[in-house]
Amino acid sequence: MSWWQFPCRKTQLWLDVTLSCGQSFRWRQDAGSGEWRSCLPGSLCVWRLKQTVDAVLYKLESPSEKESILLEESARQTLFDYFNFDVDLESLYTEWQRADRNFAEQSARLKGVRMLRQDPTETLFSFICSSNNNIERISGMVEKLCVTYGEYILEFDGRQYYTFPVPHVLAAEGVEDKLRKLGFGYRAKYIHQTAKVLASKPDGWLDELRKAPYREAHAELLTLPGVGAKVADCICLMSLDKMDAIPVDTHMWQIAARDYKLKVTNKSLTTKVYNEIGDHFRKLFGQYAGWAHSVLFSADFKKFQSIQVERNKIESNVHVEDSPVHQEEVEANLVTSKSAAAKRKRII
DNA sequence: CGGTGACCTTTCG
DNA sequence: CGAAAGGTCACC
Repeated sequence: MSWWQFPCRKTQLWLDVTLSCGQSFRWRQDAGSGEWRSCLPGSLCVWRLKQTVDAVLYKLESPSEKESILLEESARQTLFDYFNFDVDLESLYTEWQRADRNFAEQSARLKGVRMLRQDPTETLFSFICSSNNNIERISGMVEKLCVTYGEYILEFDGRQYYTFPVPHVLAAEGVEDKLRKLGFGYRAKYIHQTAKVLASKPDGWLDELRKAPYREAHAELLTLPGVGAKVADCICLMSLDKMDAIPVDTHMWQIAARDYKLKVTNKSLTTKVYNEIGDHFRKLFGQYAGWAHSVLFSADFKKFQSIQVERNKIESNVHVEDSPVHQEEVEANLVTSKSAAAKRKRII
């Protein structure tokens, strides 16, 4: 079977960035082909994605011939939902660039950062794992959750794929101890306890929060063990359609201070400052402020420095090492910033 | 409310 | 060997 495809510019969706910027922790890129592979909720198969200059190509792998009857149109709809393709990202970028000079600078080198519309349960447990943690380890933990408690789907290209576990399974006796042994640390308890809370709620309780107003959904999420303001905002933004939810983590905290000169506390991120930072970006970017936040967050990320440089080289045909003129200016701006920011400024 | 320290584990400087 | 990694919670 050949690949299906739909037309898509990288300014609407840049797969490499969107699937690896810390929204979802389950996509893996094949080193050889460059294609992305994962499972999506609701379909017991492996999704394969890759991108050309003007299209996204997709293909499904199913356990048996019989079950591979997920038709092209159905698959297409699943992808359109997952990638929020009803939202015109190019228009939003234009809007945000006009509203904010800093965004204009950052986004010029990092287009196509699109918010995914993920499964709420998967997003909830994934981001409980995210506290005080790094993306690589989070990805490993999410993988362990699936392998240990998910449903086996199939093996493809030497890798075994599993569904994300349902809360009922994670609520079972002994899960906390097991997860601790698997290296989840203190998050083991949060996962187990939150699973028990979910299991006690009416079916579909979490998914229903998609219909609730942002503040209400956020408040409900805060009742779950291991879910604070930041994790709740991640769940709101990435799975509950709250496009103006702004997760304020250490990165956004630094960005707010460094690039937006917000008066933030030095030591700890208090509730007051947390809300002020979010409100600042909401006022600046409007209805889809959470999406804009994701661009700034990704642009600040070290792992995307090289990808940006490559892109810059190709598009402007200019070398990046030749700007000693700006060096002093860069140093002067470095009062609070780190080397990552210095590198970033150097290629402007 | 604001501030503080503990919490698991791994990696990085 | 301490700090940081997409924080949260309990307690003062």
